[in-house]
Amino acid sequence: MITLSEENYLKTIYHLESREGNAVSTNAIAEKIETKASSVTDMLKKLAEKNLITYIKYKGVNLTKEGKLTAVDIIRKHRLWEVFLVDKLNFSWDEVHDVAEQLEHIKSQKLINELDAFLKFPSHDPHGDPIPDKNGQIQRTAKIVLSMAQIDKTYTCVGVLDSSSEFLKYLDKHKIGIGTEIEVKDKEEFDQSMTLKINKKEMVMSKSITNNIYVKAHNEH
Amino acid sequence: MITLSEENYLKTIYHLESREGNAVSTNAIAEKIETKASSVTDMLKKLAEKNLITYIKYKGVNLTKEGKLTAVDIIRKHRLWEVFLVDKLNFSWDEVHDVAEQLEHIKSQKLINELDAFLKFPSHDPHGDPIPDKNGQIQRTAKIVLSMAQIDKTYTCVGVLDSSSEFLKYLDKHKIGIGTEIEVKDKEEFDQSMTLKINKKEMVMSKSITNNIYVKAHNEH
DNA sequence: ATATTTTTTTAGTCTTGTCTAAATTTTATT
DNA sequence: AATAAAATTTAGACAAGACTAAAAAAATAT
Repeated sequence: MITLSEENYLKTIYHLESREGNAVSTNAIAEKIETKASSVTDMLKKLAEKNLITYIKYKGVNLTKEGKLTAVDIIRKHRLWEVFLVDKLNFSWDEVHDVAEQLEHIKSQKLINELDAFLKFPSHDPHGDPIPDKNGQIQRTAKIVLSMAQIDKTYTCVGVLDSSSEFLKYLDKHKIGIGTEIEVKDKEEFDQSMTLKINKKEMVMSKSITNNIYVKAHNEH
Repeated sequence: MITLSEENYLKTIYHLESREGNAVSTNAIAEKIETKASSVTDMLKKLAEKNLITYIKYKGVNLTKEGKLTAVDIIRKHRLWEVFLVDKLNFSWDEVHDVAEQLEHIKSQKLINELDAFLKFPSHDPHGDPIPDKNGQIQRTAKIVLSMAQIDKTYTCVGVLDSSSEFLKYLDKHKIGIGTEIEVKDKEEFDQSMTLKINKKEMVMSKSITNNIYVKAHNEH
């Protein structure tokens, strides 16, 4: 049996590992989980004992195959619950995290697979992150700058390049944030400005703006 | 902050209190929660400290107003989740309990109120038990024997009077259990036998059978 | 009314997950 | 290469929630 704390550690290690590439440090984990390094060390010993991570003293950790599977399963649950909250219960994308953080620990295979079906097997959560499938496969979609997007495809905003307050104010004014869907309607050859459908309204953006917004393509299912 | 264990104790005390009427004994709680009496005593001290119960050594416990509200809120969550699992995720009424037991501890007012709305404010869970409203009000519907039921109303089976294995076998054969919906189509004046619609099929039951099945009327909302 | 049984509480221990303070190893600096 | 700084681990302690064994109170039986 795997405890709630253990699940949180595995999830955190997974995220750090995929960001950093190499072994994850004790301090990095401590910071994410908001705990002390000594507590992390204790937990790492436990996880290593259970063969969920490979842990070399002073050298950091990596997930084993089993640990990775467990972590991905938690992430799958988290993201499916986020879709449920936004699509069915009128949560906005910035309200879902804390609740999904609790729901992701509910143990029931049937529950999560039925939820998946009920939501029509969504490929991405409200923030644009991909949802692992039943077997832990993740459909990785590289993020691109909006200016590179193709006409008639739909994207999800996943971040910004320019984070000056002027730019953020612009985004705010047009109600664009992480998770906002952007449909590319047209692209002007002359100045590369784009006609986009955002929040059910059409608008035009110049290249200086589309160059500063990261998006992920929607994967058709 | 109220812990998961504390919530389970409150819920258990609530159920025992409403069944027994008077103060709830340490042993009764221990049996329900499947723990030792000494562990219960420890917890009772904690709950009394938090003003959730009134506890007199050797004399048993009762919930305070605050404790009752907390317990009812947990029961509300439990029953709403049960409805969700059965109505939306294809769970059968006997599969829901363990999962609902986990889901009832998720903390988010918005979550549970939105879920309530999403499910169209159900008045009863799949077992026929009433769902407390947002303010903790419970619509108590007295159970009656099926033989007393009215024509053209729908009921939910909530229990049996005769629990001999012959009788249970009869119920099993016709797929009748706790939670099964029973619609009264007709009642014969002569022998009091009833024509019922159960599991989408019509059938006739003699008074010796309808006299031994407890049902609750469905409340119109 | 007293003795016996049952129920409940107390005392002390254990596990999980956390902490602080001190010790050790690694990394960075001169 | 030696030393200072940073990162990590160890040692010892604590709170929550559980347990066992023993003591105390209440209920029951004689």
